[in-house]
Amino acid sequence: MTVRTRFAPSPTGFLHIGGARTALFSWAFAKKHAGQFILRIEDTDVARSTPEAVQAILDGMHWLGLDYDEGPFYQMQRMDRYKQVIQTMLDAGSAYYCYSSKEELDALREQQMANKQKPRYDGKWRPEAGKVLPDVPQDIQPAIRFKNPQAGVVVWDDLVKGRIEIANAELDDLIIARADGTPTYNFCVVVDDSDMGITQVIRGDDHVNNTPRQINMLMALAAIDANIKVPQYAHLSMILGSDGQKLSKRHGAVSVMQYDDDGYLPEAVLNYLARLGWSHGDDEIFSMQQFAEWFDLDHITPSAAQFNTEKLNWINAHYIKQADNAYLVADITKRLAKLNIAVSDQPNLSSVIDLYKERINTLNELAANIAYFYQKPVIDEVASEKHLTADIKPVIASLVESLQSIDWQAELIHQAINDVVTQYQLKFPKVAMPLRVMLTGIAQSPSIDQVMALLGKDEVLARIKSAMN
RNA sequence: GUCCCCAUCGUCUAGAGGCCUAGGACACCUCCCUUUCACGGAGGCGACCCGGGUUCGAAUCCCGGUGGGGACGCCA
Repeated sequence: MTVRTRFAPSPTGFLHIGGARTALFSWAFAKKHAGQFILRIEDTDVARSTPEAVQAILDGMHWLGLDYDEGPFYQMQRMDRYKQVIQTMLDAGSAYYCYSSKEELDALREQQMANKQKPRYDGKWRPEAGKVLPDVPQDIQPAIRFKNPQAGVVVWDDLVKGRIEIANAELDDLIIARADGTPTYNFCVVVDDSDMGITQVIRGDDHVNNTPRQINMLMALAAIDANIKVPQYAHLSMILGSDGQKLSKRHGAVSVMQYDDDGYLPEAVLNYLARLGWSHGDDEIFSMQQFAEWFDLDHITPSAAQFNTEKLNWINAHYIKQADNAYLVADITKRLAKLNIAVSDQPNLSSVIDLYKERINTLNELAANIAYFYQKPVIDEVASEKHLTADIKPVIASLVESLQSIDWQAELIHQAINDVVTQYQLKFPKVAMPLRVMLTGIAQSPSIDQVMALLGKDEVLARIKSAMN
């Protein structure tokens, strides 16, 4: 049987890091088994679903390069199918109309909570042999409930967590269609996973409690239609924020696109996410192709993982070092533009990037660090006070003299500095540091002769002149 | 409250009863490289939640506790 997995987000917000990992693992599982990965948009909550969110999810998937073989399917476009299935369930007696009003249900729930009981539907409208149902109220549009078995247990072998067993007595009759006729999540999932031939449902941990209900519905459906099969389930634990707290909109949950804005490479985010809750021995850095070959559900940790920006930074730094300069040039040009800095031909951007790409963690850092090549630096006061001392100015003046007449190459610049250093009986940094401050604005930079070579003679002399005054 | 899940260095993890004196990675510290800061290289610090049991032998299996998390919607 061909493996078919799916990622099924609800379009009520952006694609966040947890969703991205779920998608990644589903994707990898399908790739590993030469199967298909399907994208399904679960938009039955009409009030909260938005086209913007759909787009945001699509953008996130695209940025990460998580390509899908089928879809996106939209549940709202499958209404006829859901209604058809509901009708068969109604006909078969595995679903029934419930006329309890929302107010009535709310009151019931409140009372149960007050009594320290698990809130659940009381089965008022559940048909039972020999039971007399209340009179149907005329002013209430009924919802439709699934008639969940009351005895026995639901058991499944979770591919991540192992055997899970939940008693039917813990479950109540869930609503599968609202009063307005729209079907609800748990029901649509069941129909879709079945219709789409999903073999492994890989999803977040928060769905564990939905699973027995879904299995029960699938079994009820299977009794009507022999083609219906129960998929396997794999529940992924959640990703916690760096403080160990649950990620929420208020609390650290950001769109994967934010990582793009913040200067992370998609391959770095992917590699980081792959290692969060999954492992392949001691391997830390690997390509997505490698990941797809290695991926298995057996090596997924069942416990929650805490997000760690330092490690993401380290991985990102690695991928920046590996990155192709043509790509970096295009990317950094855009990032500099956002800082209102136009890249000119003069210091060649690719050369500038070569000077810096091994020293930084993010693309934003890279852009910020090289900004001084394309605009006058702002001189850091602390650095200036420390290094631009009065006694060094004659030395710099003397250096300027010799710089004026040399061929503008790093080695010759280095030689010129060395000569001045010798002449004044100083140490190299004594001259290099003030130069750094005058040319870059700060006290840290790559080797100063290389910086000067790239900056160009005119610009170097102009900056020194301006800083000397 | 009820049900479900989880538990190895600060963090991500390796670990399928003896290969464990618990390995790797990030972070941190030290040293080396050095023209400052990084990069890189070499070292170091640092963990099996607790208590019982099973066994010749437990990080690994079982039970209990504790702690953390999740679910309990006409949300998904």
